[in-house]
Amino acid sequence: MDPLTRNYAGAPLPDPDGGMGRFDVANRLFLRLYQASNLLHKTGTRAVSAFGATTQQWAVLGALSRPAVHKQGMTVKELIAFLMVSRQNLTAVLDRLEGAGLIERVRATGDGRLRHVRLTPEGDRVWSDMLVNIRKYYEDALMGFSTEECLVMFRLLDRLRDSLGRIAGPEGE
Amino acid sequence: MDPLTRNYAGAPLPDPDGGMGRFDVANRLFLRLYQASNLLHKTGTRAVSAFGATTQQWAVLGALSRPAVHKQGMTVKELIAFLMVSRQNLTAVLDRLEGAGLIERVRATGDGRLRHVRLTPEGDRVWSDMLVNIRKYYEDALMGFSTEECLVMFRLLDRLRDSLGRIAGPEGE
DNA sequence: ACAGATATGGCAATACATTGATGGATCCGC
DNA sequence: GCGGATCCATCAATGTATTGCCATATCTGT
Repeated sequence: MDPLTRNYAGAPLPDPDGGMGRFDVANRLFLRLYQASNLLHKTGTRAVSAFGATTQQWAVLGALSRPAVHKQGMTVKELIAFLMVSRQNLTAVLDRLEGAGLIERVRATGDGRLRHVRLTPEGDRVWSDMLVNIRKYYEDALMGFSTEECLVMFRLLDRLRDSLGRIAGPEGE
Repeated sequence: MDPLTRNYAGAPLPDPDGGMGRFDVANRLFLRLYQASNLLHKTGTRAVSAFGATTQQWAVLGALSRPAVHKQGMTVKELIAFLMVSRQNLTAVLDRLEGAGLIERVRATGDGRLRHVRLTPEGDRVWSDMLVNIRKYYEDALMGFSTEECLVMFRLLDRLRDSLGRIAGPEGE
């Protein structure tokens, strides 16, 4: 263990046996989350940079490519709930994707307020190509992890996301 | 399981038994990482907003507050390696912290190129106050998690960070 | 002394991400 | 129909984050 990472908070260890206290564990956990997140965006954006895309745009395209929503598309509200970003931010990302011709915003027939966001044929094509890079990226990033370990990590992050979402407020608020 | 999250990639499941393939696990894992990271910044910044701080500034102050480096401070290079952010970005964060009077940049005596970044007395005081909010934040965020589970999550994220760091390149590159 | 490496800072461009406030279009209950 | 709620967009401000390039000061090896 790197001595620089010991006793991060400067607080005395509450455990006299030398083990890490809950605060220290939390501290390191959130630091790792911060680091991993930054690296995810950095390396992920590189992986799809050949398409002029970013990890966020990749997330949007991935959400829209799912067979359950591919035909109808998703409303902006649904995308916000799925990706958990602010409306103002998502609008900007959608503008860029629309400008690149990868998605289109279609007025819903039933409810005039809703806009269904969906992939264009061009978006379908680009997403298929991107998928090759993405699969390769997942392979590289998760090399050394068993599928079972990935599943454990997913479940833990899923719960953490729920917990943080509870703090953030039930809705976009 | 939300039907919207099934078959995220639109690829046929390689496992005929109905289990998730490795790609689908990876896909959900990275989506959760993305969501959790966004929520971390949103809720974390709220937690320390009373001090006009953000999660990134909190990370810098936390790094500098560790007893092992508290007196000497850390060089910019060390901070970059510790937080894993770009130099240009860190400079901007340090500028804001310096402007707020929480840190100072001191020329190293031995090597004139190095600048030791360290907390000012004011920075010490503010960090102590922030620590109250941060402890409360960790409690809320990790409610429902045992310390053992936090440790498992930390270890997995630690490995993932290493793996992503390997992709990003050995240094800031 | 001189060349190269290192450490930092500066400038610019682009994209994400939040908050806050405003406005317009549509739907629903009464 | 009318008022309130919902959905979407816009403008603005601030902060984070990347990349790329250039400048400056300092240290090190020859």
